[in-house]
Amino acid sequence: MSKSFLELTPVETVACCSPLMSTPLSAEQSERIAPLLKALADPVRLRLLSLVAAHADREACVCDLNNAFDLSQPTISHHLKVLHEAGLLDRSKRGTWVYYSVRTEALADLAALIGGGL
Amino acid sequence: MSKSFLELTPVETVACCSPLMSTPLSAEQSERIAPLLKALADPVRLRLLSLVAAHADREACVCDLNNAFDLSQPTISHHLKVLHEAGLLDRSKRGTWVYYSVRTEALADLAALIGGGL
DNA sequence: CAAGAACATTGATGATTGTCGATATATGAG
DNA sequence: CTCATATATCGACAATCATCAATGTTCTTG
Repeated sequence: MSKSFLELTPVETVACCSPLMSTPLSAEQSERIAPLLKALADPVRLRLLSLVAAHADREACVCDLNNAFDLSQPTISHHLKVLHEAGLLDRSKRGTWVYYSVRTEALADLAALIGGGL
Repeated sequence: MSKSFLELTPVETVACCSPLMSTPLSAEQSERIAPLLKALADPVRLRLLSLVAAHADREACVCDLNNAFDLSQPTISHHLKVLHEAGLLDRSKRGTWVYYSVRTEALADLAALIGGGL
């Protein structure tokens, strides 16, 4: 049984939408998809994502990511949280360390939404 | 002769970047690409874009777009300006009317950036 | 248990943003 | 020239956001 529309996460909404260029989005669809793009629409988060993606197994420890920026540790932690809550990064704790990994299907769906139907 | 990096528009930057998942973005690349995503990362603008894309010839008159939203005319005008300045919409004036059209290559490049390298 | 390391949470602050009403500009009609 | 219509700009305000310092939490190690 499929979930009702109101229960869909942004990522699920993206996955089920036809591409931007085929059919106009409903107001509700737009409201659900925008947060996903918003999560990506920050220079720090964009680079965080690409840094994680570039690591082996597309997963990286926070300790590595902190050093790549001239920003405080809480700030990086905040941005990672945003990416995680948007469904773009997965989180797994191993000992004292926390590893974030890229949810590739989410990115693929987003790309299909934007670029599909051209 | 190619432009120096500093002169590139966000759209040009996107067009020349390898996908997110292949090579980590530099801080400068991220700073240039983020505004493009930011332009897209609003429910109203996302739907505006899809409405324009859904019209014949992928172009629409502002007068049509205004009615699709429960927002004031200046607000729609503002959002269209943001999309235009980001390079996602083209603008052409015909008589009293203004038509916006989708810059498909910009969207294609953006999709390639996000979804490429999977 | 104590100390330190890795990461998250909280609270505050300045900057950015979405929205509106009022107003300006430009075009076409009479 | 005058009036109406289509769109843009301006100025203001409330809400959201990125950032930081301080603090909390959870491990691991001695």
